[in-house]
Amino acid sequence: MDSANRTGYFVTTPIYYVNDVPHLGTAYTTIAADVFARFHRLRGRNVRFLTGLDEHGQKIAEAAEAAGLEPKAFVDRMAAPFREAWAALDTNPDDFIRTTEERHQRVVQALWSRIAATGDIYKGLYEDWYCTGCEAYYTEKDLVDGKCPVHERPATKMRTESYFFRLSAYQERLLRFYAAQPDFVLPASRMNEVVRFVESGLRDLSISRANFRWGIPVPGDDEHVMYVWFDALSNYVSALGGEGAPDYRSFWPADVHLVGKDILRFHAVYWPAFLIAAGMPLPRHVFAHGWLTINGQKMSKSLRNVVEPRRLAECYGVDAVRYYLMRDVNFGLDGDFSHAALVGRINADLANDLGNLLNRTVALVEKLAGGTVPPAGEPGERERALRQAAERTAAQAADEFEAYRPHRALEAIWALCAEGNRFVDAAAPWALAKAGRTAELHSVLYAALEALRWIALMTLPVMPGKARIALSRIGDVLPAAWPATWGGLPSGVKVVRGEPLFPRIDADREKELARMLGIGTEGAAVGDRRSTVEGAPAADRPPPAAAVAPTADRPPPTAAPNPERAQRVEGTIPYDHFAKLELRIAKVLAAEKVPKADKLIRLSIDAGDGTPRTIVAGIAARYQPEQLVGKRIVVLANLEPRTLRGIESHGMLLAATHDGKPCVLTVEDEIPPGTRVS
RNA sequence: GGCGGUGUAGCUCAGGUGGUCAGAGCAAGCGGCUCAUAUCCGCUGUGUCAGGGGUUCGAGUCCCUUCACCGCCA
Repeated sequence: MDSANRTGYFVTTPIYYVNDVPHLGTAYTTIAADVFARFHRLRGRNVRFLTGLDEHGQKIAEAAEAAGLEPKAFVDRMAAPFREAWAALDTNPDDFIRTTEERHQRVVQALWSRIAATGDIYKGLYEDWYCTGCEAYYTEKDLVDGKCPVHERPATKMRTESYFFRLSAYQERLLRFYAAQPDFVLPASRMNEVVRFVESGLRDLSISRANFRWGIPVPGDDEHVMYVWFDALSNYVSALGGEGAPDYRSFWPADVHLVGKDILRFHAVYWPAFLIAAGMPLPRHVFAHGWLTINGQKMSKSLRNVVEPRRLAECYGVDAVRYYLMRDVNFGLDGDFSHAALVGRINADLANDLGNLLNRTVALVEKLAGGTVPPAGEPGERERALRQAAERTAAQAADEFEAYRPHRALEAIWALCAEGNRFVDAAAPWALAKAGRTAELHSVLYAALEALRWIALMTLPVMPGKARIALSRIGDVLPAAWPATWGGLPSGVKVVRGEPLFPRIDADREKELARMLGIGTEGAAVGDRRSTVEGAPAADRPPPAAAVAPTADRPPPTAAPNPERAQRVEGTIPYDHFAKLELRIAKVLAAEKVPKADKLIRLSIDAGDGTPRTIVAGIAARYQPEQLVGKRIVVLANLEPRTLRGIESHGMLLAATHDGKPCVLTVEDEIPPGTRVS
């Protein structure tokens, strides 16, 4: 880390796909970025922490239309939950960029023009596969043995115009860059993956589309809008005002782009190539963190195991949740979220170790030293040892934060908590008081308070709220800075006992919280009734990897795998839970029985996507396939895909089951496919 | 299929270049203290270090191999 070269520190999250909602995965990235931002601020650096939203693409235009809104009005509405969620998690970005903002578009167009001027953007032909039956395009990846997945007829290769970035010309330059900056991608294992990928050869990259309008126009060609990655990645520069702007000079190149491992390639290959083409400096690091599972399972709406970050914070306290995510997960590896582990961390680390140390120390000061911070006096052997431990810890924790190992930083800080507890035990201030050894008593209590001050300051990046409260209890004064000088705590200031900083969570409370969150302690929320919705039973597969193939849909450059979460609240649900269900009218184009399955019918439907989608529904008990063709049905369009009998189902239709036979909901009038149901 | 990774105490995991490396935290048991949120401190582990083979005076630590799981391969 060459932090000495510059005071600026620039950390980013990906811009999240606005058509999604904030979930535990994106919350994790955002919290981590906030932690690093706060850490470097404490270290005295000029920090810029950027997050934002990706608001372009065909999918959003369609969703807006389905919602009966102009795209801009639609994304404005969808953006609010993100801002609210990040605020609720106590994350404090310095900037929040949206790709629909003028400042972004201006810079991106300039960047495009600049690369185009070098000749590394050219207009070419983009090959798609067309199925006459579907009247739709597929990418090569969508095809099954070269045939349309719906009609199983051969698709024909069609060529459409697209602008390309000459990525193929950058292989050597990228490899040289990786060699010169081997810690560009962190963790190191990911760097190896990237190098091998680039070594295997690079193809030019299609970076525009002409089949939809909701995007940034290509300079000099109004027929085309920029395709996702050129638009989205550029946010890191556009938010600084573009090349030459004051913020750009202060903060570019970025110190770290935090990303989920699913979008590593775009940040570690495409983005550096764009920047090389534009003659701009390259980021210092791209850090790919892992994914979170829930109780060992992939996040899945169907499994009803998803967790809404805001509710989590409401139930457990935002600082506890932040601490847990940063402490329990090895940053860079996959991690698991579980209630039991969260409660374990809260009770063992936060309540018993830290909370109790604060509480007992302040109680001792009140009882034995008149309730004010005593004079430091002449430190004894024990106090000197505690001081050394604190100084060691501060150095080590700083190194760990610098190296993006927050879990190790916290581990080190908690070792100091244990040291503090041992110190109080060994020094036994109550015995000193009884013996009338006041000077020693004061020296001991002062050292204990000072250690607490250091601990609180070091945990400030992770638990800004509670750490600040802890500081105020022992009379420390802001502004805060990473601890450097032992003895900084002013004497004579009144201490405050207050309520326990982190109350223990006992068994009853744990059950109550689980109920509030709608998460069964023994998986009770899994696999319960779903009689009115047919088609996609409990799933355990992840959502489709973001952006694996440049299809007509805009892949979300989000950090984490999963989309939504469902809420099981007793009795009622708030409106916005309902609003997340994307129910649409769809027209059945084709239907056939799934071989070797009694109940399943495979449907090709027009759900207003522009291309047909395939869904599989368990409705053969009542229907023959041919009865269904032409019917207008209601589908849940934003359900994550699920493979049934080898067929990927993209959504589910609504049906009411009576006498064990599902009856499909249909619409009588000629409502256009894709119309939103609300 | 190609390349890479992981598999260590009940649980979660540490263990550069081979020789106190058989560990930490949690959980459990026992003891102590009593300032404290039934908290804190101390003590307690007969673990085939996934299985097999090999190199070596000596291997979780290197090599080969088998099994399981995972990642990347536009």
